[in-house]
Amino acid sequence: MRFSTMLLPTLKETPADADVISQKLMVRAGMIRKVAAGIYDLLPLGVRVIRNVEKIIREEMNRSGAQEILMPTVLPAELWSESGRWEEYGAELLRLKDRHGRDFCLGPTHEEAVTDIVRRDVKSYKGLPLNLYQIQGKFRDEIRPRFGLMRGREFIMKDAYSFHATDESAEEEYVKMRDTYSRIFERCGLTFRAVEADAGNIGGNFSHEFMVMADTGEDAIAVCDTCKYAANLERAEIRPYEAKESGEDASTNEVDTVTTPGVKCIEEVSVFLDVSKETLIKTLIYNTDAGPVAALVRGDAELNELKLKRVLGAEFVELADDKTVEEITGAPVGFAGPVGLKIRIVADHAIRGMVDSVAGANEANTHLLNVNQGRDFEAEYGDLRNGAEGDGCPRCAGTLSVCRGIEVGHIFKLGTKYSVSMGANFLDENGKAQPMIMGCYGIGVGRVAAAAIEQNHDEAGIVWPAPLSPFDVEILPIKIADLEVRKAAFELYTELTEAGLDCLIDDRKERAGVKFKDADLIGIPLRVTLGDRNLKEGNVEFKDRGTGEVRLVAVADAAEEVLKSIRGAGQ
RNA sequence: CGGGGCGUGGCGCAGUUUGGUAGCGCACCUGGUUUGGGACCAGGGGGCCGGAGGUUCGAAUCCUCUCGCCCCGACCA
Repeated sequence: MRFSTMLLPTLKETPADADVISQKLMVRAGMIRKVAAGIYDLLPLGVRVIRNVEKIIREEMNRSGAQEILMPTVLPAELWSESGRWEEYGAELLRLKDRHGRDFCLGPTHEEAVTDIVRRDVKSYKGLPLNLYQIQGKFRDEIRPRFGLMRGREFIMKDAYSFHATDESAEEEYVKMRDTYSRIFERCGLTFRAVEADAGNIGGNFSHEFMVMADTGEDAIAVCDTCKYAANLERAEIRPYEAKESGEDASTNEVDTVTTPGVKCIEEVSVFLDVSKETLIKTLIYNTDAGPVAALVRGDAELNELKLKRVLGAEFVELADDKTVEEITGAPVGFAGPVGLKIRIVADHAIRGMVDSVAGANEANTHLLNVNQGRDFEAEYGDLRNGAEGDGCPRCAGTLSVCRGIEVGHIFKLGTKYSVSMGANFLDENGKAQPMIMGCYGIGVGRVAAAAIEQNHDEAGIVWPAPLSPFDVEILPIKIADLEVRKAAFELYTELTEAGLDCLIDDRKERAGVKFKDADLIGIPLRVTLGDRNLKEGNVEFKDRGTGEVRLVAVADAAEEVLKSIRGAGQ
């Protein structure tokens, strides 16, 4: 491809509305252009990268026996009503009507659509297992699209769905997909980690998220330093606090009240009473579908609402408003404490180990000292708090550390939710009708590209992992007007192209500096520079975009050297 | 949806407080000088100032209403 004829509009300046590196660089490198919030054009360079990701996904999915299909983006409401999601899905589902007033939606995911395919054409256990996938545009009317391709409303996703006669078969497929995903992300040249995710109502160890490690990632991940445990922080289990022997550390101090005028939050209390946050009990009043609840965590910890839900077995929890807090505790917000509360109290494991702690007195401007669980209040215990650096691993004696990641893939066992509601049954060996057991496996294609940039860039621009790079090599003739230079450059270009490489040749009539800057920005791993000086000596210059390493190669050997370095890179 | 901010040539911004009919840098076009890390000079094209309504002799600027976009919180690949 010739740079001069390609739609490759690079920008010197960063667009004002971009807020993550990958988005800035994609816009600057002329890969994408924003059309509306969360909606992007993919320009030629961007498409090349996306196609590379798709190619790897296809190859690995096919290798694992999955079959590619393509379902519609516009789906009829009836399908969604069958599964109940027409009502459940909410505003994220973009609904529309056709000219006859019939209801449709833009598919945000395709469980209903595939289930419909399979229930019509698969009637016997002999047709199972089956894994169908597609790579297709999806639309989710996100509340707040941001970060370019990382969280768009329209995005390209590879979604696969598997159907099974037995649990064992579904679980086998799950494991197979986990391996397939690992191969895919490895081939993309990404540093990633499969982490445990919430398995929801299915239960068991059958939901993993694939996280690309990057400081700018939206998700926090807890990783054990000794075993293989890794989980999304918001769902990470924490090793429960070791229960104290009864009598050990028992307090002999009586509960005491102290006046704390206007001192409300943990920070203020800690300063006012000159005690560490670890000796404070944080009491949060929640409204839940099972009535009001007091949730206790240590002063230095954060309550995790997902965990609270799980411990309570609740569907819905919401921090109570000021009025409710006052009604329940009899004091303004900021002075709640567990002593004397008449509502259900749940506490984080850490509370159990606290002695002579400080808590609100349920009375304005007052706190209690020397509060002890068991003696002064009773609570149910569970894992309630957000994990943090240094917490104990739930699986071994190791310690958890926290890092950030970008979720690029998610796999989980679906069970029979859709097969039951939509009647996707098969006949087993005994001629008995059974609902199929399903699994579901997604990869955000654009997100993979964005994650690759987040992970591989420098001050000057993108540094593509070779497998994703829009071109294999960039040929950069410095003085295109110089006949010798031009001739040598195009000869190399032709030779490499004929050898099957994707080459970009910067044949623009620009000065060297401009071309160099653009080359760095675009990030093709190998650059071959041809200048009149080196050429006089019979040389061209190879530059590695990642390491910055430069070496001279004889013109005559250039093509062969390029092929060697690219094919030798293990691609 | 709640809170904060912004809409002015393709991109980045100034001008708005104190109304007088639009400017800078980059990009683009022409010519010339340059030519190994975003050159310089000269000339040029391009904007009904997000939209609608209002106030006024006169509105980018003041008022009202709208639409869009961005940032901070609850969802997801």
